Amino acid sequence: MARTTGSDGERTEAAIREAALKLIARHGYEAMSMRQLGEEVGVQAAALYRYFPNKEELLFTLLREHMEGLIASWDAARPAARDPFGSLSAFVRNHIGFHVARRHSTHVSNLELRSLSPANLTAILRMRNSYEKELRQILRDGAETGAFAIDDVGLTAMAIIQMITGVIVWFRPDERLSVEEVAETYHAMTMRLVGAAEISAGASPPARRATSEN
Amino acid sequence: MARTTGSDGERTEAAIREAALKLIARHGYEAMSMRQLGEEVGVQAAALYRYFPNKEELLFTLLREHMEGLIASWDAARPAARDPFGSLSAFVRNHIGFHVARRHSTHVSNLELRSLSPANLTAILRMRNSYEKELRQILRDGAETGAFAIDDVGLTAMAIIQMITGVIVWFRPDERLSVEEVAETYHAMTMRLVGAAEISAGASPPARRATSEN
DNA sequence: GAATTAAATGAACGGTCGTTTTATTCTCTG
DNA sequence: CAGAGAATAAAACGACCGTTCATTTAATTC
Repeated sequence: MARTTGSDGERTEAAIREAALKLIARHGYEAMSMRQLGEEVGVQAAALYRYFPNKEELLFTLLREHMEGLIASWDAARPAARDPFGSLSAFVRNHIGFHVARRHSTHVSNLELRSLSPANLTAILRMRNSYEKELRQILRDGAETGAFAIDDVGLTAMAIIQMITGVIVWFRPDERLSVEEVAETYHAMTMRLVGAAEISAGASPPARRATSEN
Repeated sequence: MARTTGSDGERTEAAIREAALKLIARHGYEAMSMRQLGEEVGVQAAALYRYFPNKEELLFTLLREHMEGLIASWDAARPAARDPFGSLSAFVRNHIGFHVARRHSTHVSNLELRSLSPANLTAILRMRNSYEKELRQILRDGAETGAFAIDDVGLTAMAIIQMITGVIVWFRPDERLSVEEVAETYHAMTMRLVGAAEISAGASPPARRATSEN
């Protein structure tokens, strides 16, 4: 046999990306073989090389598109006004929403950077840094205007990123909480973490469930 | 040749563990070959099988000992008094100190669980859960006594764990900040995150430092 | 409907993998 | 100082790896 009936390059390429994300997220990049990937797609391993020159370039494409999507998502969600509270609020919600919606590529992005060649790694880290810079700028604005009380902008940014990215480690969409509820709780935690002034216009107040005063 | 002069089983076994942690942390479990590990130790690959029955059992041993060490470390650091503030404080500092001191095994523990067989994975997750349960209990105590203001104990515990474990992703001991300074800042962030009452005995105040550059 | 292009096959390549087997050398015990 | 057993080397095992190649078939074009 050779070309199969109904075969379509675009559809196959999309299927390869999706299957690769799933397999790499589950078993890891090194543990996924090209034969295994081919089987998941429903194609011989050799056919994969019509779409990607080699295995690492496939990984790089997946990582690059994840980062491009993340940056584009933030560009769309970023508020027009330069308000630290509103900006941080939007950042946290967008970050959690994006990553929960793309669990597979998020896992790959978090775990498989070490499998990239130095050149490709640099390219990804550059994108990641430009994204994280957005958060640092928000925090710096908030610290300067007095909206936030922050010890160290760099450390706080890393802490927030780790915290809100960590959602995907345990979150399952079909369980106790919806994405919105989780995002809401994480939003409240973030605001307390940065020492945000309690009352701020346009932001939903943290829903205190346990005992509290203030 | 065969047995080399000065060879010693115990020393070789320790060298294998250390080398394996280093190589797995850097390249990943799947990417590390037994020949590569042997070379790092200064031994033929076949000699490794005197100490570990196979590759996965080696990984499992490393993970198990990491978790045992973490739990033992917390047992030693846990305050006698049932004080939420003091307990949380000790938990954060111990967690960061332990993980920074063992970067390699921490990386392995965070990234390589997926390479374990189901039975071994269950054993590790059981240990991890019992450790995290300690934090949840502290948070629950604090919420009940009014020391903390917490929306959701489970979510807050995960957020804190992710945040303080994330230190090892970026922390380098020879740079700007010492472990103690980092732990201090993370401690302050954690306390704000859980809505700890502002004034509490025995807690050092957060050291305000100028905001860092991008 | 023939020619061309796109898509995929199946076999094969040289290597490397984890692991086993066998043989040898060294250290330790009595 | 002889013997036992621990520690290692060296070679080999079959399986699988990423990748290439010539070929075949399906879809498209003229």
